[in-house]
Amino acid sequence: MTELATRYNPKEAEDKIYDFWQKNYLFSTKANSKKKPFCIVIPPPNVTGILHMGHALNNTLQDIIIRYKKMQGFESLWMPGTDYAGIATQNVVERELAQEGKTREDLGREEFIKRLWQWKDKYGDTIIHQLKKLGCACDWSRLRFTMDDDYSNAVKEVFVHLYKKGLIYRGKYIINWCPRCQTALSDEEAQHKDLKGKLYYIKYPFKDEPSKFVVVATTRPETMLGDTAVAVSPKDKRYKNLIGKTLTLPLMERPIKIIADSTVDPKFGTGAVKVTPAHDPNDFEIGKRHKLEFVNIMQPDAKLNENAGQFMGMDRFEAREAILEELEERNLLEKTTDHDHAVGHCYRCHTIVEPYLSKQWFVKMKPLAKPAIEVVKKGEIKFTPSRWTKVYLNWMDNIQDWCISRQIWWGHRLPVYYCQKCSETGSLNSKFKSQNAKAQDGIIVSKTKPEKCPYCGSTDLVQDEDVLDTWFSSWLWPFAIFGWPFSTQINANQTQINADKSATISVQSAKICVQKEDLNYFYPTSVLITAPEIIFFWVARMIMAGLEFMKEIPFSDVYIHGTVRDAKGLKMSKSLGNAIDPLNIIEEFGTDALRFSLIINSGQDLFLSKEKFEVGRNFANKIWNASRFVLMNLQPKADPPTAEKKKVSEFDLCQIYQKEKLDLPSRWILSRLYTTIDKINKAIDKYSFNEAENLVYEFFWHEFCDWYLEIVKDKISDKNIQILIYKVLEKSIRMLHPFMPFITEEIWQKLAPETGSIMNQSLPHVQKQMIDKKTELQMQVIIDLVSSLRNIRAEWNIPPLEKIDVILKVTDHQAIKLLDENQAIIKNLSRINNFNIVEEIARPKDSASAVVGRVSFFVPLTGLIDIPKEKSRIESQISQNENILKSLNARLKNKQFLSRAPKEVVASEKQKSLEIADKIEKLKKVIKELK
RNA sequence: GGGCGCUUAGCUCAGCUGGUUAGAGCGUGUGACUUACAUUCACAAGGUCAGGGGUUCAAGCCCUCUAGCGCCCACCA
Repeated sequence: MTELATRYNPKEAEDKIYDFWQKNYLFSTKANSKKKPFCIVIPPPNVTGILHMGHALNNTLQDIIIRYKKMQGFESLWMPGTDYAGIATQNVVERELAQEGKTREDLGREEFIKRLWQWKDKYGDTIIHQLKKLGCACDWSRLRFTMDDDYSNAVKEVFVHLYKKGLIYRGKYIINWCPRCQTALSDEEAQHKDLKGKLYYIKYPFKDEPSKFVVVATTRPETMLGDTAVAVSPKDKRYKNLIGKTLTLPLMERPIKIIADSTVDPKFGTGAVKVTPAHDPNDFEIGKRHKLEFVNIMQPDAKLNENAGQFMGMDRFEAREAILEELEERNLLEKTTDHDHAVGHCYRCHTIVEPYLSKQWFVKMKPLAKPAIEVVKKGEIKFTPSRWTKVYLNWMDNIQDWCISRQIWWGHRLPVYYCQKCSETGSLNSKFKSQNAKAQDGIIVSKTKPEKCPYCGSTDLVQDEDVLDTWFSSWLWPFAIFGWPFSTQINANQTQINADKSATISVQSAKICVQKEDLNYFYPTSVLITAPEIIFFWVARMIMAGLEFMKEIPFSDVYIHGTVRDAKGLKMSKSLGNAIDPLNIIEEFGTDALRFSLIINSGQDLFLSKEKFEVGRNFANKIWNASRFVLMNLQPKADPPTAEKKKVSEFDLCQIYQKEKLDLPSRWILSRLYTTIDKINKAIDKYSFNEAENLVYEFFWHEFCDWYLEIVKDKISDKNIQILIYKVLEKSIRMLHPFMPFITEEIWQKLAPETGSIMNQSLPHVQKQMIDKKTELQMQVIIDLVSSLRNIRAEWNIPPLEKIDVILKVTDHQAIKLLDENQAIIKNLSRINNFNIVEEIARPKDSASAVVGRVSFFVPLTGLIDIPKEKSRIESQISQNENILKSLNARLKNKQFLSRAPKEVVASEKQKSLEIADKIEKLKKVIKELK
């Protein structure tokens, strides 16, 4: 067994192990009536994605649960996939084109889409390879893409369904427009950031009396070119008499009226607001109420259009400066003040978004939100940590309609067709119109292109140019991945099938059967694990879609993990340049080290620096070396195994525990092992992963390695000891597997190669009969005594190799027995020569003393003891203990405490008080004898 | 403007229904080739749990106020 290197080398092991898992189909799952299902759907990374720390955290958490549940006997499916990520991917490919000096318009829609697919085929699974590096136990045979044919079918189905239900409509509204991406965005896709801006006070002269004017305050002076009114509060006395008067809009010289609207806040600015109905959502509403003109002054690229007069052709910010200059020149700019305000930015390219009036498609959200609120309120879906429940409910209660159309090319095209003839003539089947209030002239919503217009019979039909918001496909993820709605295309074509087709169709039908079975078996899924910023984009919408289309929640648990930040607390991101690349950490420290370190730092937001990954690396190395030690000692060289001799792995631990008289440390390590396993299970079940890792770390390193292995070193040839170290190691490795999959598999192959992969093993089962608190207390006495002896060595500079004597003074018979039985262990661990237990003795001259529990002990150190130092050492212990005793006794004298505190608490306080008093007495005796 | 989180050792954080003497890792100091592991081992130092007030027999934990830091949401131009 000495072929094991002294250090664990993750680089050699990891890829080999991952291949081994894949070749043995260890990630594959199927609907299995004999097992209970457990399912997680991956938050599909963008095809443009490159593994960052956020992914590493998110996917490690999922992998831990997936592996844990598999080892618990569940049919544990982790459903993988990627997202086509409309805007993000289109941007990447457009940048690539720009390098060639081309635009997407140069290519044309069809060529451009072709180019995108090529890009996707080439780079789209980068992230998948990286997830494999991370060890993810996804069932890769089920890999999905949100633009697969089946998936597209689901998207169309959903659009048509919602349209028919009256929940999708088209309309002209103010939406968030990204001038760089040149598309509409949803409210969620416009991220608000506080910017230091200015508030400009501009004079609007009266038409009849140009020397007088009303001053309006605005942060966006360029929009004034589109003003069609000035609004004041009807309650504002300052302006009461001016309502209805006409002003001249400066620069445009357009007459505009002063109107009264209750939404105006008299306390802000001057109390008079310029109204730009085409460029501000608030003003849009005012404009509708007062039937104002909607003047659009911008092109889609945010350059001013022909409605902007002399400023036409200027960029919006350029125009702002020019307008301010012009106003200043004309003495119409009263003043400028500093003003912080939130400005929306495109979540894909960070350009400032423009509120823009345009015709878009929307989903009416309130009816969908209602049941989704209910299921969370009823606890059918639980958030962990629970505080996210409030965040979710608050957003859902105030949900706004969802703008779903995007003016880009990469995505699911709207299944909407316009009849050119109907929209021309406006003629429409009146019967249909009355049936569907949302029906608009010439609009046909259909999964496939209709041959002719159902209203007028025209064949002049064109499909809507827009594509859908990426999240309009993502929200179907938990069921669309299983093939829902199981396309009925086959039936439609049934009449014309020939022999060839029937063969393909039977294959297809078989596929559909399996998919249906899978959906039935795995849906609703078990838990969704994601980041907080995704709650609105995705989690909330999946809940709504699940309830609407499956009539069932998509998952019962949502675990929200923290955000990964750098050591200074800034969010890690490529653009900030503060990111630690997980692949570099894997390269340098190993995947298990990355995973372990990430999780032990999780719980809240993670503040990471490179050094933090050393914990995991060191722990992996510890596991490696402990295993190495156990393996090296399993078969003593002098006693080679023979055919009839059982291997250690074949013994039954329960039997040994019952039949053989195991020594205290062995009973102790078993009790600790099962106590720890029990606690780890409970921690994982409540998603306290950092706690679980702390438990396994503490047990394995400090209890198993530091104490148990050290204790058994000198009796390693004992068969029972060999069985025990093997069994404890083997169980620890199984318990560790979900957290550190690679190293545990590597070790497993050396511990029990005949059993196959560790992935097929069960978790260690908690043996309650071996958990024994009394044993743990007894062992604690031994541990404390050894620690105390080591302390004396350190205090008096006794070289570690030098053997010392110890005299233990103890009257309690059980304690005498305990110390006597375990004296070999104590002697060995503390390098003791003579070990004497006596019932009565005065402090020997020139000795160091200490008290542990009820035991006083002395270490004779001729010529080394400095009496004043020893005295002050013991006195400080006395005073420490006296402080404790004081507060204990104060409590015990308090009648309120005695009468109101629970009996057990009072009893244990009394017990403690006695013990401390006894200890003080013993220490005082030592002091007395020191003189 | 609303909502949420954080403040515990030099640093990063545990401390889950209130019950002894508040823990860990890193860092620091001292000592050690004692070795399965120096990515190691042993020992030690280091904290009036952000501050005030309250509830309780008992508060790091519950309530309340204050301060600092951070995050999210919101159409005050």
